[in-house]
Amino acid sequence: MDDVTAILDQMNPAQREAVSAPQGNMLVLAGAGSGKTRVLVHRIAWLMQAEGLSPYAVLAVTFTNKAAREMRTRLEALLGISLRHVWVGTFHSIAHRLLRTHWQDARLPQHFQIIDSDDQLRLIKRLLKDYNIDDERYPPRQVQSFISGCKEEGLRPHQVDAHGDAYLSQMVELYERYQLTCERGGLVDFGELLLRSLELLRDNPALLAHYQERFGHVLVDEFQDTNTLQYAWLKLLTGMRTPMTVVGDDDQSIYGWRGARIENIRRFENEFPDTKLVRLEQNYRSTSVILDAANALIRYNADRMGKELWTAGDHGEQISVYGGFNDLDEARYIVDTIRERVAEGFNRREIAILYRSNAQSRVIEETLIRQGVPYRIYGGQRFYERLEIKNALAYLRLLLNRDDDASLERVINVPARGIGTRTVETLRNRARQTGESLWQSLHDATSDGSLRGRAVTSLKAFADLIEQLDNEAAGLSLHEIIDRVNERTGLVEHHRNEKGEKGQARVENLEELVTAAKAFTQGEAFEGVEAGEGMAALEAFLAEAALNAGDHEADEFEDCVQLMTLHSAKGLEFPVVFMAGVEEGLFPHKMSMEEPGRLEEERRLCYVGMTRAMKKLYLTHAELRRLHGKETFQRPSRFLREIPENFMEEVRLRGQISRPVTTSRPSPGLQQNGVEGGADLPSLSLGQRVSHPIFGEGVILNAEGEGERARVQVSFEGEGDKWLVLGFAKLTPL
DNA sequence: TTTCCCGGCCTTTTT
DNA sequence: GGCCGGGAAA
Repeated sequence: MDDVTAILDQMNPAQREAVSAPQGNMLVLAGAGSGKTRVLVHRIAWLMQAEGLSPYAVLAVTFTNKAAREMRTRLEALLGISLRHVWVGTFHSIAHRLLRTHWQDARLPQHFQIIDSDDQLRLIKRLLKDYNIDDERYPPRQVQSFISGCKEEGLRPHQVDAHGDAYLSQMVELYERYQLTCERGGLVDFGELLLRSLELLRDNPALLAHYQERFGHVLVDEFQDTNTLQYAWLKLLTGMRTPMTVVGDDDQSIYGWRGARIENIRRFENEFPDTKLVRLEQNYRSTSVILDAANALIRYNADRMGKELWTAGDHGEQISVYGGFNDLDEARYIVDTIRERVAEGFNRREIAILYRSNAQSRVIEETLIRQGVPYRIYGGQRFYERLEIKNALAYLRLLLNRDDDASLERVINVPARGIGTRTVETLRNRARQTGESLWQSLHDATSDGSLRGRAVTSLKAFADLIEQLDNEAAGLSLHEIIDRVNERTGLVEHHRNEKGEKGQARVENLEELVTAAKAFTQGEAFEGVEAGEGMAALEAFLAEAALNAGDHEADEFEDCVQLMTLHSAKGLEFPVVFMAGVEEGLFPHKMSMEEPGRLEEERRLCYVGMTRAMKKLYLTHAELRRLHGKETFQRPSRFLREIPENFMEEVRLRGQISRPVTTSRPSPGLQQNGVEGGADLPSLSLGQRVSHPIFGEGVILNAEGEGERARVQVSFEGEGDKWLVLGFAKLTPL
């Protein structure tokens, strides 16, 4: 039993209390950087070693695959044994597992497919067309979020009360039709995975009893991010008798807009019997300046569970605040400072630039490129979400299931093979009348003469292609199937003929898909699936692609500055953090400023951003910003006022750049065209690239004055910033 | 049927 | 500034 105490080694009293608490419900309020994952992992180890809990009896639930993977890896490292059979996974992967195992009880076809939100949206768009519904009044995205919202609340169409409201009734009807389409195609969306698995347990008492019996302890990470459905699912699965350890932080709840219920954390404490509350407040990440500033900011939120981060470490540097006169200047300050810090010895990968919205990254990227600073953008488009990949996957799905209308429609004319919208429309109408799938109506329509000419030939060729591929697939391994699909469908050829480098990249992605498939069958890519040969592996591979779409951390090891949104920064840490665009309307975002609840979420987002920083935090804003192609005057964010001044220092403009007249008065000339140079002078605008005979190429940062005497400030590569008089300097716009 | 151009739109994102 | 969708032209 001596290794039992080893589990508690090097832990602070609160951590130790959480890890070694006797079995029972426990809520761990874990502040940022308080060693949350460590506590969770050690808790599981403790339960197994000190309480004698069988590895089979553990269920650990996370939100992302990454978190699940990390938990498993760390647990294996701690215990020194393989834990492949332990149930550690995301809500969705666990729900998926239940549905695959009990597909009959769940009233699903054996080979049901998972669709992502993109597929879902396409399906909805088609539905609206099919039923001739005005997509101005019912925008597809709104319909989608209505349907997802219902599922997240655990509601089926008949359970939604429209109060006789025409708009809502229509929505409910769309939900119902959408659901029918999914059922017919054997399609399950993300919300459906959870809702269906909840219903599976709810409607099969024996099954429920089995799992309630099986799991001896359930652990949940990021509990503040659970939605109503996930909460209900946990409640059902544990019967509120199986003890739970849930870990969360109400101050880091930033996903309310996608259904997360911050109040679940309070509800848990009240509803689940004898819940023990443990607070982890000691922070191992940041300096006390950063923590005190973050604590002060978050105090402006009402109704918190209450928590104050502290550190035994250093006071640290003040938070630097820089107000640029425009977004270019802000970017330049950030990049200049990064270069200084790198020269001092920081690695680039230790530095992160965080922003509220993706659009902000462009200007920063351009500046980084100009100054030759390598960077990497986090997030962005995922591999399995790329157009060419989704097309290939759609063909693969058709191999498994011809009745998958969404996939069929996606690729029936990709690459173009003469099956236009009119032809597809005919098929759709027919399918709607007969209640059959598109695949079936394709066959009917080509044989009974209701379509003629070229359409029939093309449709037959398409059907033959699919059948042939299916036949050939029988003897092939997974990656061979995919390779053949890429070639035989003409997808590779199609992209090879595309002009520009885009096509080349797409061809490479298709090849990468083959490589990924090879890796998938070779390694045990994920638990519970015996990756067999060919078609059997294909099904597993497709599920993996849908559930684990985000796995693309390729050049992680290159030394790059890290760029990402504040949302994607959650859970990460960096020695040096820049938060850019700390301005009213941008952060807090104007869409979230009206409602107090949403404003508080913005504040939590700011809190999350600040607490990413270990040693040094920079907050920057700009007075004038180009947003959606328009110049806007911006005011510093209220969050800057909410952080006590004594933690911050204002950065002085270096080099005494005089503040240009043009930024302090709204000049229509500047806003539309920049500097009007007069008849024979070039017309220039802020941010424009220009070339100078001596200084070379640069970018216009600033401008003042008019006509011949107008001056512009240009940032030249290698030469620094210079003020030039337009009448003399020979500037050529690029 | 396909391609190209124009106008309107614009927060955050995982599964 | 860039993306998407719709409509018109080829």
